[in-house]
Amino acid sequence: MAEKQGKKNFFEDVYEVVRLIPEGRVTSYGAIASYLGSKGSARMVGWALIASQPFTAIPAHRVVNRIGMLTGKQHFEAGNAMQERLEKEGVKVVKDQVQDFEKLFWDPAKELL
DNA sequence: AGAGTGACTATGC
DNA sequence: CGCATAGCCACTC
Repeated sequence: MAEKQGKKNFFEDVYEVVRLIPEGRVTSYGAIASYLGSKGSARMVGWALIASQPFTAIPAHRVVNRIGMLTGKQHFEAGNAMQERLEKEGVKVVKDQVQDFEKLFWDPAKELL
């Protein structure tokens, strides 16, 4: 990242939403992107989360892809840091996949309104 | 300004 | 949702 300011608006929006995710709940990149108005930029959401790494206040571990898989765990500190954090919040994770993903799913567009 | 890239998603088999 | 493809948007060089 160039941290050159001026246009990290999208990133900040992502942070804001991610920060609102309740404990023990998860959401998908697409849901966040959709909530922000850029449905197609689900990838950008993930990218923004990479930039969010330094910001520990951002629960990036609560954001997974549409099938509930911890695809971004490789970008986390340790290999299983993401999973452990989730389990600590009551989210069961097996083989990088969130269990009961459908129930734990948190859609900002509907829950947040 | 063009090309490369990515923590994705939808669609098809 | 197993694997492969294509489309997607914002960002970086």
